Amino acid sequence: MLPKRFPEREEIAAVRAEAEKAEPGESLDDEHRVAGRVMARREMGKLTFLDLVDRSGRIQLIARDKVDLDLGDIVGVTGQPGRSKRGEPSLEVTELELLAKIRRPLPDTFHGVTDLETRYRQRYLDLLMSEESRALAATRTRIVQETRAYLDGEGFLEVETPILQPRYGGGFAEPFVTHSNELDADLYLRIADELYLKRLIVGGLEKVYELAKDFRNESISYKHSPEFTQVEWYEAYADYRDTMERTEALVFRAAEVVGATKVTFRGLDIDLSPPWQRVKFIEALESKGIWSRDEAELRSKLQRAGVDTDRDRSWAQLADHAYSHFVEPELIQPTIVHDWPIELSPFARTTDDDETIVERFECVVGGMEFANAFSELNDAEEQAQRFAMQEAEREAGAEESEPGDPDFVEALSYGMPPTGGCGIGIDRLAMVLTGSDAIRDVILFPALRPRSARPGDAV
RNA sequence: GGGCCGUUAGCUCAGCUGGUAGAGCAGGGGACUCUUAAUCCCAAGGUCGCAGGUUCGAUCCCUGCACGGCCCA
Repeated sequence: MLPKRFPEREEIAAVRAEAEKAEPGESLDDEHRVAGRVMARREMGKLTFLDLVDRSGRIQLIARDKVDLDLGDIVGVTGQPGRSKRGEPSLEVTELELLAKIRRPLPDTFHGVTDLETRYRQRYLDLLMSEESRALAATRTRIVQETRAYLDGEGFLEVETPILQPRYGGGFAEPFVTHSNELDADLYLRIADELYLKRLIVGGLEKVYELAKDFRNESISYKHSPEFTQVEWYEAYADYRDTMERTEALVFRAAEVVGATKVTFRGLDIDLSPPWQRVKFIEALESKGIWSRDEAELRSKLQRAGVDTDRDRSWAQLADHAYSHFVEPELIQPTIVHDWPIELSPFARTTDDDETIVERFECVVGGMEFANAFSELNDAEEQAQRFAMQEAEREAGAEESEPGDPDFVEALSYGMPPTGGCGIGIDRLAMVLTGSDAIRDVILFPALRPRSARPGDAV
């Protein structure tokens, strides 16, 4: 039976650093133990050169005894660091133990796995073949860590709220539906954390966040995944202007930590340094010549611009269509689009000087929204009216409009302090910070259609 | 939902005007005591995505389907 542990293991990168201290052809006396996967083998008579890879790096092994190994085997090695005669940092093997046997051939070790479908469906193959893929996964982890570290450091409490919800809400999206046998009730997988987190603000937790998955039962695209990770935070006694600064600070800090304050995303050069440019929603549409408060007029402007408006059933849908078609795609540098129409924003407070406009902003970069924030509506009666407004939208054919939530209105009726809240799509942030063109590249196991079994597949 | 492209050995890819499939790597056997995409020799490896159609004959042409990618809605 193969060993169940390999103690006193050091990272390959550390042992490699030791080996670099030696002169070519020299081996140091001290012994080190490393473990990993054999990714190359070069046999030269009785000498065997192996490349051993772990998460930290790669090192050449020099074995003087015959080794009975296949590429891809996982081994533990004891040996002396040194350099080969050609100067390659190496570990001169004194003992080599097989720890796990590969039972299928490794993919082409030079080209790796290039087939995208294989890389998504068998991510372990992509990872074990590609240092870049492992680095990408690690970078995403650091972005998540840094997001938490920032909010923790600012005094936020990380909380967990229900994923299975009797009502869904907090965004415009189709939910997944599931069923609880015990409760004998259909439940929705949450589309957002918003309404529960604000209940916690009512409850006096003051500064809370949740970094977890939401689920939206709709299209899949380069920027849409049916399950995606979002961080939402809510901060009592702050408004959307405070929240803008916080958003810039959080994103910039994460960018700094992963060395990505200036990035290339979808072929675009982007600088994430704050402050980001700010533009009002209405002014952005006006500059494209497609703003109107009149439904018929807005529709005709869109149609004249070549947009098919047949499926837009209300002014709100037309305005959203205009924004997403003409404004969002052209915002390349990070941009805060603020002061939105009330019809599109059921949870944001109105501005001081215009009750048809609300204190909301979205952040856009590379033509893609990645954050959405408000001065949170905290008046229960007004919230009820907003839900009613959404209900009217729904009756006009907007299936994704807010379904309303009387329990949430009741919570607000106990009084919620003025609050700024924001949600950032972590996957999209990771796309930008890692220069990944597609969301499935920053999700380890992206959603794909089930594949029927093929001959030769594992049973 | 629509358009275009792709699917050939475990992996990476060739495959001419339609004549019955090839290489490199990996895996098997052998040579080689400083290689690093090591090299050299030998043998083996195929449901050409699936199902129909056209044809004397289909990896190739046609239709449908599946999965993936890109673009559009």
